[in-house]
Amino acid sequence: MVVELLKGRDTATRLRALLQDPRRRQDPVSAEQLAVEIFRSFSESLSVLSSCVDVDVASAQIPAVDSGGSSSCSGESKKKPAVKDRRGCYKRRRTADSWVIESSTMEDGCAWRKYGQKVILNSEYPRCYYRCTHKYEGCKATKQVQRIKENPIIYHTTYFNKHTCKETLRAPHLIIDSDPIEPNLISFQAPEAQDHTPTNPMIHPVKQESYKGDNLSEDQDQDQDLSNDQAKSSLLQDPWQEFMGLESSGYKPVWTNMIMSSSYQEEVASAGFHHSSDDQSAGLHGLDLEVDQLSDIDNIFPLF
DNA sequence: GGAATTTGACCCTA
DNA sequence: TAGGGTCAAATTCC
Repeated sequence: MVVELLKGRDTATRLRALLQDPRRRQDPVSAEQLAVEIFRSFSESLSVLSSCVDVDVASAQIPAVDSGGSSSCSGESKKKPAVKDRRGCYKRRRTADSWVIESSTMEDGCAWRKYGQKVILNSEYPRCYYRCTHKYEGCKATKQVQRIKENPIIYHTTYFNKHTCKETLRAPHLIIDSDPIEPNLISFQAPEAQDHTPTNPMIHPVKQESYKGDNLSEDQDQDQDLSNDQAKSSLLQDPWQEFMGLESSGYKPVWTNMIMSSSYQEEVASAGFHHSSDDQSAGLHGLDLEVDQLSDIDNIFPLF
């Protein structure tokens, strides 16, 4: 497994070099070939891993959904006996159709209706509950949004169920920070470039497109105006756009650190990758992602 | 007036 | 039994 991972890292380094240097676009080995090789390495590694250990990936890798800070689960559970441990620890069961995104905006291009808000224990900010506006047409998509105590500009959004409504599914605003490397993320960075710590604050300056403007403060709107320009400029020079065949018009998701799982990956992939262009050298950070479920790996790169 | 949001109450889960 | 998730009436917004 280690060998495969090292191969994958090496290939990722080559891919980054290729993307950073336009002169190398003529290289006989294409970016796509390299990406396929990376994918193969990770698939092989995960295959080895899953055959050797009993991995509860979903529960082991997802950070506390309650992002309001100290969780009563993690903190007090060690001190108190069994039954009381569960109190305050209730979490909706993670199903195959749930995934988590941390973003500087609540927007994701879909139409949601808020149906509830709750104060969450040990969380500074309330959790908001949204469902698809087409619920009564049978769409079961819902999401929960909560601001993070340590970094209130970040919205921790948990999605449940895919949209089944007819409304065109547009890719969400995947604001994935290009800097901090979460300990539970697979990073494509070369080791010498990994000078980050998990405690680095996440900065998410890029947002795109306004939709109906609901749930946004004036400050957020201003941020959005600024970010739209950034997003536009990034789209013009992003090698990922070329690589993934992203259309030059329309929706422009931007990736920073993201945690996602399940079938959502295919939606993301179908919309095309995009990473912040503020620093092209940030390279493949945009590929940082958490493998939430081993079985989902095939969905991450459905194009291959 | 219809759509969206708020919020207290109720239900479910651990 | 407490906390989280959802419902639905009341309220607000457009």
